[in-house]
Amino acid sequence: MAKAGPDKSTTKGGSYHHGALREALVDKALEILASDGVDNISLRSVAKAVGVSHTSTYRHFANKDGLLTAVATAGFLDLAAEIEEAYGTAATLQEQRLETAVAYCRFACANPNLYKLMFSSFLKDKDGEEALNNAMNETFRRCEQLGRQDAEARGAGAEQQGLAGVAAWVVVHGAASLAIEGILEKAASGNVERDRLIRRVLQSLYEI
Amino acid sequence: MAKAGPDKSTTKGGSYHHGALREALVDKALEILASDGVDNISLRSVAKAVGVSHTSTYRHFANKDGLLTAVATAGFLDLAAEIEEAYGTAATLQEQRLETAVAYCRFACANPNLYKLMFSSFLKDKDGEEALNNAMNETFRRCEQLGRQDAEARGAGAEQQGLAGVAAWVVVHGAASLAIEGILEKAASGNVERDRLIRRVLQSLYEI
DNA sequence: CACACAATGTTACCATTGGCAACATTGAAA
DNA sequence: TTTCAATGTTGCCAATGGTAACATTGTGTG
Repeated sequence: MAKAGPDKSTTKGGSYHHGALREALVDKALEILASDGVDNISLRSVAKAVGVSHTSTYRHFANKDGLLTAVATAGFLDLAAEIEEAYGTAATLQEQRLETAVAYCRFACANPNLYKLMFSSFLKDKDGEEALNNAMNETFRRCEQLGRQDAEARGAGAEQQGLAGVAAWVVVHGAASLAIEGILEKAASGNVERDRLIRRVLQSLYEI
Repeated sequence: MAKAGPDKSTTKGGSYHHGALREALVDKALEILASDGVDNISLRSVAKAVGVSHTSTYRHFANKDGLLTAVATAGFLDLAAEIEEAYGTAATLQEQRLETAVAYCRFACANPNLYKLMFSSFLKDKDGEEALNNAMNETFRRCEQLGRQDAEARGAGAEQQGLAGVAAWVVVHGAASLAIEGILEKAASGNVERDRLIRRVLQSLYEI
């Protein structure tokens, strides 16, 4: 994820300057987040895993929240990409709505700790972090648009379309959150795989 | 909230034994959580506010998570009570569905930090904490039931009813989460008060 | 009533963590 | 070549969660 820089850490054995430390920190933080959970992420653990002193992080992030915000931003960009891919492979509006929502939930289930971090970072620096806001908008724009279009196709007015756009957020976030917690399985009767279960719940919401 | 014990702290000036420390700690934690946010809750700050050494908390909770779990449990019980009240004052099934959902969102908006803590405690000791599980079930039972009943009224089969029950969770949690973050307002056109906005979004979800 | 004891609370004490300040190293511009 | 801004390091500090040993108190039992 987000591997773009030259990664000079491999060019020379003990080079004092890392070269792409910021990205390396974000990547390692993503790893640690996925494996050890959000409670076990510390500036020191991330820095140590990268092989750098923990205070070097302050050359790239204002504080720990800054690092976590960058991690969340990377997550939103990844999620947005997966949504767009699902959108691209669907044909009809109904399919697009369902498949983007499924992709959203699939991402959340595949990266539960990251997803929770992403959503918990929502309001922290709400108006302060430009990159985070952009990534968020990028992520939800498609969901909202599909919700609006669906309302429009049903002949709803402008206000109803706006509400339907928000409702699309509501559905995907709610479904993803419950899916992560394993509540869908708990509520299901038989042994249904999660992916299929998510589809059914979403369909039940979209078709009624 | 949860004020039931004798509160012996007022009976004698400097009594060594508090008498109802556990409840006092939970209550103070609720206060601090509401005013200072979840990041500013520490065992020490809570204990200090109660006027007790921070290690005394370990006589009543296994660790910090134990205290937070108790706080979350208290939150779920409060929420369940408000849902039941809303349920009691509604007449038709549709009204019950809407009003319980509105009550749910109103609680989340009135106690945003608590609500986030409640939901973040979901999976921590999922199978370990009996009280938390009971409070959770108490909270969501009504929502799920109303979702099922609505599906039944529409002539859906047993499986569809189960999915509709889960879908009810999805909707209320999603709506509450976005309402807390102020996303509903952001997506709305005019200057609509939040309570009214939540109603409309929920109606748009329930009626389509 | 005396006394043992379990329950509850307190005082050291420790490792970890986020963060600051001062210093070290390096690449690049002048 | 020299200078300097960028980047990374060590030393340090306060706050925090947690453990261990000790202090206090209510309570049941002889």
